[in-house]
Amino acid sequence: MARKIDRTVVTIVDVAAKAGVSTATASRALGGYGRVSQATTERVRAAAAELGYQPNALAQSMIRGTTRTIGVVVADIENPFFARAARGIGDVARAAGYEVLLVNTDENLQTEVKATEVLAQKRVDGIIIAPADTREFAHLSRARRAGLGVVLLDRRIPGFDASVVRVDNVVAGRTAVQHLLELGHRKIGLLTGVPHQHVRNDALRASGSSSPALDRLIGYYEAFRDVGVQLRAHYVKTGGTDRAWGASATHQLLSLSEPPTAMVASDAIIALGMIDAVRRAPFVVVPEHLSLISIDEPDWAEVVDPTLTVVAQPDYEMGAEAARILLDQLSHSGPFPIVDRVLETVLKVRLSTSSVAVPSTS
Amino acid sequence: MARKIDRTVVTIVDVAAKAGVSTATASRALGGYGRVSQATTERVRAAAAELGYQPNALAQSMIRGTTRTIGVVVADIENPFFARAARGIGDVARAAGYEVLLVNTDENLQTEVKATEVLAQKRVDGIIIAPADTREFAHLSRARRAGLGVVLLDRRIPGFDASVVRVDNVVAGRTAVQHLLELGHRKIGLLTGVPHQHVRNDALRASGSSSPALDRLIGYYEAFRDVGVQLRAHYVKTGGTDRAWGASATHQLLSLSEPPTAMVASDAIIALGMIDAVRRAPFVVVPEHLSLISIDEPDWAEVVDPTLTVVAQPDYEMGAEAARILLDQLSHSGPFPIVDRVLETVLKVRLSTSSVAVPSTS
DNA sequence: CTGAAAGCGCTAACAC
DNA sequence: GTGTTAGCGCTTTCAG
Repeated sequence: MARKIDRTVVTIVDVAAKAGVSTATASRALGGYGRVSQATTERVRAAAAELGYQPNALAQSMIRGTTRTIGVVVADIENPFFARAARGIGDVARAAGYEVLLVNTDENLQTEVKATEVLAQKRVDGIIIAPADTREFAHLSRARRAGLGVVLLDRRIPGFDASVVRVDNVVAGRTAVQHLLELGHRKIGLLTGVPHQHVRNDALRASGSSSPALDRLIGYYEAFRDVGVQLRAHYVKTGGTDRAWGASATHQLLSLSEPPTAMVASDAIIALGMIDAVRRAPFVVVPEHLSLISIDEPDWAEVVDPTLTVVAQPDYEMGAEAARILLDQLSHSGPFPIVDRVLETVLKVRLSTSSVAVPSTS
Repeated sequence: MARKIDRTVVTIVDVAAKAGVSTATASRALGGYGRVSQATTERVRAAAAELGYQPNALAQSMIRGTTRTIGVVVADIENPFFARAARGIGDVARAAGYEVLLVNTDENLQTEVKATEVLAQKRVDGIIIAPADTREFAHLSRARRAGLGVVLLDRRIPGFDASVVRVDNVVAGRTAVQHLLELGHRKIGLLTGVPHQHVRNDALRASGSSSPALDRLIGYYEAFRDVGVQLRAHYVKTGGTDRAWGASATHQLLSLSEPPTAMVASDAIIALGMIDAVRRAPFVVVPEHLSLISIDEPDWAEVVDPTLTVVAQPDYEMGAEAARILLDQLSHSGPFPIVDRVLETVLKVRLSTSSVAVPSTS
């Protein structure tokens, strides 16, 4: 009964031999297609089970021309937005019998290009990507030319026609600032996680470029314009994307001779840095002295003190929807309509925002 | 100059034809091995570039017998621990030229078994897995028999010899409780995210089973035993793993006629629920009335009020180390020594824990 | 230095 | 019903 363990991989040839049939019949029996007698089918299945046969998906894919795998390219899996979106993608994909190949790019274009290439070489059926730089998309065009489905997550790319799932970040930004303006704030600090190279001081929209952070920034401007108030440039901080940057930018704003009475963080990571800095600032009480609001809702929004007002986006659903669109596209072989799915953001007012204090004449 | 876009995938045959050589030569030129003349090499490379040739990694893998891909199986990518560990794995893997196939299992054994099978079929070279149930490992044995490298993350499996990267969770649990005991606490509520089926009321250790949550629970008991104090069973809550459960368990403890003066959450997710519930409880002030401590350090530990005392584990490094061990193992073809890498946890005392208050005789 | 040919594991015509 | 055979795209002996 004790048999030597053979570390050799068992192939369909072994199964066929053991069942006393040809590989073709074995394949049919295992795959449940074509006509195979009941008896043979059982014999083959038994042999496969006994040998612990695992079909080689690579070989199958070569023939079928599909890997039933989708590639997901995100900037940072530690960012709750991407983690939740990835989860949404994974759930939908797995339910449809697809696997997910996930790559982290650290917001680095080089890595992203490389990752896209590798995914194409691994012959994933399609990719869902939150592109790092919306002006560089040759790699995506190449991927699509190679026959891959491409769905954009969170960020559009002007000039690249692909389906996209996103929120209206202009609206998100405007919503955040409007809320503060309605509370009477005028000195509003804006922390925007847009990398330096993206920033154009004027004619933001005209630049043709676009990114969530940039769009949010545009939204901020619009909200000010709507009420006829001039946004003061020195209250706008751009150029970084991580927690430390959020903290230092916040610190700088608080050190101004006339510090802002409210601040907006353009994403949850920056919000973390912002709160870090505020906590460390002596005498600054939220929301009495300073109102805080974040775009995107981290899971800790309700455990900080005071609870954090946010403009929430449907992270999980965005991923899930992107996956649905991609899978849909893959199931129809021909050309497929491009969709621009814009999901809704929602302002959740909590305790970190309140009316601007009556200036005390201390 | 305008040429019709052919959506046909370009193969090495096309490249060879265009360069006027055989596929063998083309392959050598592209692969940079064997002897090929300078001129030919350049001609082939040019042809490849012009055609936008992307080698089919599936075909390559079939021959080479390696996919340069590792599979990662985690319970929940939204859990910061796994997100950071996955990031560590990804960084190390990518640096070594490997890709990462990530699967989420929702702590569900069925999904995990299925995922392992799929990864094996896709012929990943190895897998890193945080197993959901440490008593079920037939699927892992099968994977290994199929020639895959297997490295366990965070959880050992008694009876399954594989390398593992973990922390000593008994120590982690003991550290947390010791800290509270030293502060004078005796009524300590323990929230432990161990699924019901794992819980054995007595002889925890003797059960042979093991999981981070269970080990932490053992650590709690040991800390009590060390100081000769009896742990009161009704202060121990087990059975759930999510935020809502953490909140309701906390609520129950706080509703006792003699509520605990301190509480330990066995992971960051449960800690979130715990803080939720504490915030909602009227008259409970942290740390004056109630000290809080969490095992594992979420990124929001320093933005909650008061800042959260934790027993931190090196999440990212655990993933990175697991990847290193696996890659090491893969590079040596033969049998490889099993390693049990235990990384250190560290107590970070913040403001959520303090000495037990002198009981007021109100 | 280059080409012809075999074959990785599997499936899908096409026969019988 | 079942077997034979070709071939997916690539690499790699083996000849020349």
